[in-house]
Amino acid sequence: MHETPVNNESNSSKSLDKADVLMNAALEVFLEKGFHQTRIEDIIAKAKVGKGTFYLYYKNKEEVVDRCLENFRREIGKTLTWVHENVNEDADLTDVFLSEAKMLAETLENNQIAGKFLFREGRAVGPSIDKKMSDYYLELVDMSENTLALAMAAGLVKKLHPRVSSMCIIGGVVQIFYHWLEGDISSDVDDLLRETVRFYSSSLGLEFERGA
Amino acid sequence: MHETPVNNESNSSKSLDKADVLMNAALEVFLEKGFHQTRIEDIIAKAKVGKGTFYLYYKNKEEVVDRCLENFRREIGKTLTWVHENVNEDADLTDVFLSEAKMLAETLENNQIAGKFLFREGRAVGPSIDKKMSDYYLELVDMSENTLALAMAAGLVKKLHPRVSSMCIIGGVVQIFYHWLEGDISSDVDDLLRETVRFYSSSLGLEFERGA
Amino acid sequence: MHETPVNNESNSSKSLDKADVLMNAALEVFLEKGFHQTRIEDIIAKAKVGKGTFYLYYKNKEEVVDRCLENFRREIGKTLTWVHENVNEDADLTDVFLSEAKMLAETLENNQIAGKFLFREGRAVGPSIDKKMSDYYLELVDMSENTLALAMAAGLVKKLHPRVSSMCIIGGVVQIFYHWLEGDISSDVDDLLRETVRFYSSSLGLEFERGA
Amino acid sequence: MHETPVNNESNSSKSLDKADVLMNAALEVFLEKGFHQTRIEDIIAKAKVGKGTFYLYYKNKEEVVDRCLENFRREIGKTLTWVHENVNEDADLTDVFLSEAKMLAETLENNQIAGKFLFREGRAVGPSIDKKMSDYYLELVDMSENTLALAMAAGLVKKLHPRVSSMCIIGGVVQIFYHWLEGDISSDVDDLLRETVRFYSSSLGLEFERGA
DNA sequence: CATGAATGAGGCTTCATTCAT
DNA sequence: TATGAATGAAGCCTCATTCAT
Repeated sequence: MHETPVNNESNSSKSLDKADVLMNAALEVFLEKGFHQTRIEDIIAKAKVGKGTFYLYYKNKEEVVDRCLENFRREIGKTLTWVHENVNEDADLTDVFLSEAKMLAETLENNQIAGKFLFREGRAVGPSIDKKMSDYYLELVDMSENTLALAMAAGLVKKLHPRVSSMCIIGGVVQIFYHWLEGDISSDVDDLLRETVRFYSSSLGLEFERGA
Repeated sequence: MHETPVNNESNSSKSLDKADVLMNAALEVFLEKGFHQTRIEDIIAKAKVGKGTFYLYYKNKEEVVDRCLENFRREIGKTLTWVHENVNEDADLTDVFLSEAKMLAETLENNQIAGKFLFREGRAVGPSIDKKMSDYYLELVDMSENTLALAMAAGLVKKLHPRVSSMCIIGGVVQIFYHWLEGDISSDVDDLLRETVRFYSSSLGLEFERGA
Repeated sequence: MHETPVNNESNSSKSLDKADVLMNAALEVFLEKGFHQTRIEDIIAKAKVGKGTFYLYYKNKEEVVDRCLENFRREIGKTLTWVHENVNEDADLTDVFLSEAKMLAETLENNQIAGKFLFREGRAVGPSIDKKMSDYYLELVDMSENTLALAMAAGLVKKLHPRVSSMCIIGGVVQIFYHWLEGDISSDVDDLLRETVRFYSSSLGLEFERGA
Repeated sequence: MHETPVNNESNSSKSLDKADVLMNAALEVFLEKGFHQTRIEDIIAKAKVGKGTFYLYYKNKEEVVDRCLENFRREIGKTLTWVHENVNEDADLTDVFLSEAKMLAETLENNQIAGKFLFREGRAVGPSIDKKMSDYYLELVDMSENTLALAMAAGLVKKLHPRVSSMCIIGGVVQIFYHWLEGDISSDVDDLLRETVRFYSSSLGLEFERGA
């Protein structure tokens, strides 16, 4: 469809930084056994490095999650930015939602492990991560609320309570994405996204069917 | 509004079972410090019993959560049952949703601590609780899906994908309730519920405004 | 053959003292799980009494063993005394040994559980029981030594080192009895005893075959 | 007398394996306080290592005994093998017994602590060690029985019941050695062994006196 | 006498973290 | 940098013992 946002970060073409190797190993184990059931030893075993090496790159397990959360936010952020910058001013809103959903799904698919882990356990890692997750969630709600408020003011969508609507939408979408990642949803991803967008288009009084 | 469902179980109003005393103490500490950061000693200190006493009633911390989850499901179940049994056959659907929401809010308020804790950390307690939580969530989605499918077939609500719609609704409602419990939402609870119901009524093509 | 020594002790014809009920229950569990692996709770469960009741009769597990050891010594003592008192002055020594062996076997059979337990674990119960067991063992060796020394002096048996001979005999006989109780020996008990006596008769230069 | 069997195993004379250091420390404490009265902390204190270090080498106290028992069997085995390989075909049987006894006494003296501990408490450590001890004992009896049966068939020793004789001999010898290790026997070890062999030579109809 | 709920000292075991190589 | 043997603080859990009924 479009050129996707590029990841220019891990520059040296060859291999991941050892910090990344450790992070990925850690996330895999976190998913398998749960964060609190994971011992440093499990991580270094999966990463195939010595025990001391872990401490060369991270102070403790939480720091790994911290880095992972930052990565995740950055990736999602890049996607959202890209969508906003490339959205056609006079495109149908439903189409915009649909492409946004597709881009997000793609990004999530590329960050599956981090995504699953953060959704599942992020809140329970510890107070500092909990705070960051909460803040991030409310940040997303705020963004959505602002957009909705503008759209309502412009008469582009039905007038509803912008904050409540945002929470309903973000809450629902997050759950949809989560259960999709978890494999709890059998339908094809394109169907899933289309039906999800149709649901919220209906909520907002957009005549989705026109385009179908 | 109506007579609320009665709890005839813990008979004599006076003395909680010591298992309950321990559970409540445990939940309070879980909320304060997080499940995995809580030591048995924290629990027995809050419950004002000796260390061995804890093990007279529970095998470990997880078992407390298990009991708590069962309690929670039972309470929510009682509420949902009551609503279904007391719903007026020809009542406006929007009104039904609103009363259901109010009843649930009341039940949640009565089980605040358990609710907050389960939402926050349930998935991270351990694999067995994780499984139960997942199953419970999907059970709720199933229930909702069945109801929606019937309503759609009867032409009472707009035709959408019933499962996706259910997940959007349950996901959003759960988030709304969670953030309300967490105190992240400033609005008055009645407003909140009304606006939430208005959002989903709109999704389903119900003319909420009539009743407003 | 002869009237056996009578147990006039547990007088009241009806039932065991509760201390005995507890001791027997304890010994059974000791045999099943080992002394140190046995908890007071196992004992009172087998004895079908309340937890506090145990402490009405015994200060701790060791005291049960102590009582058991005293019982055992008394029973063996009664048997040895009876043999000595009823031995025919001019009987063949081999015959004397054989009837002594038979009486002891009978007594051991009547005190199987105590016997097995004491042989197996007596030494490991604790220092005080260990001491008593050791002393008892050496007491038996002394008795045997005295008898042998007399018999050697009287020319009734071959001249050997009386103490070493006693230790060889007591050591071997104890092992024979132990493995018989444990069921490690398949032969008929009469054969076993006869062969055992034949072995030691041979050691002492008694012509066992005459009587066979 | 002869070159003794060499221990080529723990190669460089200097540093015991830390597992051995721990085992020796453990055995010393076991002897002092008894196996079940010994806490891990006693062992690591004697071994002068940190608490965690113990668990680097053993899963628990029982595993130490297991290793010790294997060692012990190996040492005794090496001695028996050496005796069998170096026995002079036409040597007097009594002489063979005497040298065997001396070799065993030497081996036991080199493994005093393990020997005392295993004799005293081996059976009471736990079911798995109990089984191994029992099996080992019966293995020794079997070996002795086979040898005796051959000797009886060849007319080298008096015809007696081979199994019963073996049990008498092994049982007695074990006791003799045990009480010697325990210091319960005052006589000089050479006297002790000579008298013991004289006793069993007499049992088997060997004219020990010839050689004396 | 008999009971069993409650207790807390005691010992086990894990695992994050250090540090000498 | 990288390693992994060694450590000991921390928390779990058991179980002997008490005591109010």
